[in-house]
Amino acid sequence: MKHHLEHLLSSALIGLQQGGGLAADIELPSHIPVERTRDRSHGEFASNVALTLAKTVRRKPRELAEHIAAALPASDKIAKVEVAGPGFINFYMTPAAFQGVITDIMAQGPHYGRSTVGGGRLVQVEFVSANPTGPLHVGHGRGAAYGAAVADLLEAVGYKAHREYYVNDAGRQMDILATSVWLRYLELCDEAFAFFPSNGYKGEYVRDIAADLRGQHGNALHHPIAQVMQDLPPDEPAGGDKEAHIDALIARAKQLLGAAAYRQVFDLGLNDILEDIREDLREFGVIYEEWFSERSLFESGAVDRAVARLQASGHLYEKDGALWFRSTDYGDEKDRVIVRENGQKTYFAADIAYHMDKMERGFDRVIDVWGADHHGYVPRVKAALAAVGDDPSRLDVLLVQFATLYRGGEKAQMSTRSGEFVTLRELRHEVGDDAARFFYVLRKCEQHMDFDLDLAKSQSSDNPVYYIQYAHARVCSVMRQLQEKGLHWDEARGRANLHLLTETHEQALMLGLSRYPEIVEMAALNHEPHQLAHFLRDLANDFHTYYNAHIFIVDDSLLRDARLNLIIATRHVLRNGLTLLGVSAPEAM
RNA sequence: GCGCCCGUAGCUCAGUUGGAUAGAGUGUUGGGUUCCGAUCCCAAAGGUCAGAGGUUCGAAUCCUCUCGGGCGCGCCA
Repeated sequence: MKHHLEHLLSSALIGLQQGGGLAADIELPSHIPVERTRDRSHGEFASNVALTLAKTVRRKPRELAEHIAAALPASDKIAKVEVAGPGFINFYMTPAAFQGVITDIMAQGPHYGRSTVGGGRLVQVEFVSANPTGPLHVGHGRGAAYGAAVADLLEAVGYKAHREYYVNDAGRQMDILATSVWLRYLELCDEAFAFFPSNGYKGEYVRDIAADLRGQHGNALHHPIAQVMQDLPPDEPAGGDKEAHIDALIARAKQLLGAAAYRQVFDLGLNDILEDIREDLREFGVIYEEWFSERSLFESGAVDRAVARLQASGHLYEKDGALWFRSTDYGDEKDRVIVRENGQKTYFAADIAYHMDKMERGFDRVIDVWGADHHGYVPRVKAALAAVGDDPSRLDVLLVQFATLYRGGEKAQMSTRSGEFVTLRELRHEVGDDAARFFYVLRKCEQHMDFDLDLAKSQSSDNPVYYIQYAHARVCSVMRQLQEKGLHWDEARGRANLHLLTETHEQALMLGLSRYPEIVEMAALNHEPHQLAHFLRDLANDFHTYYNAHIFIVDDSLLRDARLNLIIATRHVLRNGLTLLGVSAPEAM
């Protein structure tokens, strides 16, 4: 309907130009803006072309608007055109124009709202990508729900989405995990140590992995604790440096176990945790096309090639024994180390290789969903792409702020330092997957959000998820009651009598339904699933108020069938929208 | 100290990319309703869009500064 009006306006302008009513030499805007009105007293749609064009053609906006309105081709969808305010052109649509929406929805069903504006272009969406050093926590949950919704939305508007999880299976943090696992394993072998490394991973899950390790290897990996700790630099509680202590401990583990056995410990920890994360996300309805290994970038030589490309571009230099990338050439705050003094490549080096690989894989667009705490990292990644001649504007980095959990009006978040953070799994079990998915995307991503656990759990209309799902279930319930009364719904007869839907509530509901494709497109292109979430709540509200104002199962079979068409169409849209957000649409609650 | 994000009704948040009288939910107050399924409907009150300048026909939206909050500023990942 919106596109219809844009088309009419466009031909009106061309007509004016050809008829001499408008200077022929001015350039018409390529896209004529038509907007939904905020207020029904302004009609259903409005355009401000006259205002935006007034300056270039040096005419009064209102006068220009009158001319354009007069030049509009006739349309059976328009009841009235009005020039109002400073020069808006307001469109009042005929009831028939909105009734047609119902027919469209019934014909398209699950496809209603989908479009092809993406043109089949390839978009990669990388999200979560948490280090496999422990279970996902509630912060990762928001990235998961958000990234999944963005990818699904993009697919709905015709992109081909490639969902990817970057697995940081190389690097120091993983060594710390492997060493932590081994130490817990030694405990299971009846070794006792004075205190666990302050920089080690202390979560309970590390003991589980250690038990797994012992189950597979028995005592084969056992070494006396005295030997492990011999001559190590002291840990922080003992007055030393915790970083130096843990690094020495890692080196000792590698030395005592040997490369092969160490790798076994390392991989067991990695695989156990990764399997847990996979399972967690799958239960959350988040699935990936690809799990991309950081380690594979080293093994395939991709990191070396990335360094070589930067080298060839002339943006690397040596200082203090390390190899630096002059990222300041591309707007970064400071230059960054690529290869450390000890010869090890930094995480950044691997990430450059990873992003070069993304570009080489031929994605039209690349989206990274990161926690907001990584925002300082954006300029250096873009700098690296620019340095080797890739186009950094192909990469969008979407930053997701953390969520603060509230329970009983109090913050429910525990410190991450102690390892006693709230896991995503705990959250899912507490409030349910549907509520978690929905609440996470209810706010725009760069907004800090308060996650009210009590509200998410409540089975009342105060809870937006419940409210929306209930609207869906309520339609199903009406259909069940129809059957109980021995009646049946004749869709064709309903379609033929849509003109009977003249009530204010019915008009409002149809207006809402007609907005859905626009909402999906906007939410997708702007990466804003919250737009869809809010729309669904409004639509559910329109439906519930309709339900409360009118009986659907009336004696007049023509009106009854028309109304049933309307509510079934509503059910389609509710289901389609909820599905895009990863929320179920139950038939009964 | 520097950089990024944020600041909208008592609370939680929208605001269609610069448009018309700034909205929704919740909470408060008053009235009505209890009928397919957990109620729902109507009304009122509630705002210096953090503050101050600027850009223009027009600013919550764009620019500058100030205040307040979050995050970041490793040869960690």
